[in-house]
Amino acid sequence: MARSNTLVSLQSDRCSECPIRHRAVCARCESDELAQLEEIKFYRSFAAGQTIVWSGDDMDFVASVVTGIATLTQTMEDGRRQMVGLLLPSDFVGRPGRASAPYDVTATTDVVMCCFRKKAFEEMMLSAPVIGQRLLQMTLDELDAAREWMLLLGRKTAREKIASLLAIIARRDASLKLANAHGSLTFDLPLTREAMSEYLGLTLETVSRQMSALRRDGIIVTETKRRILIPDFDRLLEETGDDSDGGFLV
Amino acid sequence: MARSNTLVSLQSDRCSECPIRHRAVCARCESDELAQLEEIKFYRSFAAGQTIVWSGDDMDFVASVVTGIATLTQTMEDGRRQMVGLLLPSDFVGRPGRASAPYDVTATTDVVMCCFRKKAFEEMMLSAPVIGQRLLQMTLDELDAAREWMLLLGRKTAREKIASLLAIIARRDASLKLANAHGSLTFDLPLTREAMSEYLGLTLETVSRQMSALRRDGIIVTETKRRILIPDFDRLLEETGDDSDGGFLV
DNA sequence: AGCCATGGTTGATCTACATCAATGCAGCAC
DNA sequence: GTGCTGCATTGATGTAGATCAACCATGGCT
Repeated sequence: MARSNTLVSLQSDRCSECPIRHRAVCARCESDELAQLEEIKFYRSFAAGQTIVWSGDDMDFVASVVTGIATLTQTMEDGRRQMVGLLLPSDFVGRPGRASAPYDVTATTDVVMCCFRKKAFEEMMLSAPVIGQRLLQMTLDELDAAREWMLLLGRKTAREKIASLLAIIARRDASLKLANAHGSLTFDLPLTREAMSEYLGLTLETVSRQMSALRRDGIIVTETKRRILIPDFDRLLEETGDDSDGGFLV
Repeated sequence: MARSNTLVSLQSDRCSECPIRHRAVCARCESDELAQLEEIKFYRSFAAGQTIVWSGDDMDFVASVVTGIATLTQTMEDGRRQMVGLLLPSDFVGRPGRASAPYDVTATTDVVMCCFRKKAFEEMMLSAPVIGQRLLQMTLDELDAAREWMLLLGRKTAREKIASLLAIIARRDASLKLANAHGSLTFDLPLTREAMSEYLGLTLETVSRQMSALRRDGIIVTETKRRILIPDFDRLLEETGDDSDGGFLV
């Protein structure tokens, strides 16, 4: 969730030494106050394609993604769908103080989540204010990401949208692997063309066409349909429409 | 910021008895712990059109809108602009723990804000956890609003976008006046066509055309260009594309 | 009053993306 | 091997909204 211009600073607020990965909910990473969280956590697994929570359902837990990819999606009555959240490992989902989720939470790949019963988590927040403080920071980061996403949806061209999404995923992926984002890098695209289109507010055909166009122009190389090589990350960034210093991280 | 299905519940988490209007930062409204906030607050006024903070500048205060309308806007290098926040009276702006704003904050009308030096506010958050808790709720509400906005930007038609924006403003306006939102109501549109287009990810021409179309279809009546009468709020809601139970509040 | 500035409307035309439709291609069951 | 089934690509055509451009309305100023 961290907004940052370098991979290093992104990395710095994640914990890679434990399954939960995020310091806000990881007892091994931070103060003793968080040790109590360790005692009430539990893990849940979901198969690819499985819906974790339906829009409107009660969500009686909060959770952190350990492995895999999940999405938050809103659906209109006539079936139009817009993704509004992309959860990668270490991302948090759930809202203390709110009963039901206003959108579907779906596992895009096989997913393992580290969960806490909401009630227990809320009590913990009261007794250990550091958890709430950390959660506020994470929520503010997510709000920044959502606003960057709004710029993408409202004003970017299809090509810019695709380039932006690839840059986001490449960056997140690279940060987990501590790779160097300047220069070439390779990653697995964890989304189908359809999921990409729901992220970007496009149709899947347009996504496919623009992917082909970026391939023709040498911005990306598709080792397989899902495995992408970026020969020159800076060239990709030029296609995003963002000013050079940044872009966002979901 | 509150997400709710009725005007009453929206109203319930605002305070209309004091200039700050929002209980999170209003000493007269809630626990004694907040009384200390009263001592460090100060007011600032901005003229219509004035930029309150430039993107990238240091923002050394947090604030609550008392009267008037302000906007958060992101700008791309080539000048494309997308509004990412609309601040109506009682809305909060600023981020404890973050130095600079990533977007322009602009006064759309004359604005009065109730401000707190960021440093002092942060110290207060540490000593009075209730402030942080309240802020977390507000931020989560804003995140919900941002996600609803993403659906609008990514998937709604121009007509649906306009209807949605009018419904949002009408609802917010009605909630301040305790009016009945079912039936007819009148309000002042606090945005120019251009500002509306920046909110909706459209051009101002398209905004103008769709406003005319809604007028032709009897969904709205324009008493003047800026004063709107909604003869039947439910009919307007049908045009938004949202399912009947809601819509969002910025 | 006349003039100008600002914001708003409307028309003609263009184009990026959506839509409809066919084809490709990998993995898997049999 | 054959024939699925689920993604992905590519082509032909349609259209919502952008763009370019003219004109209108209101209000403030001299």
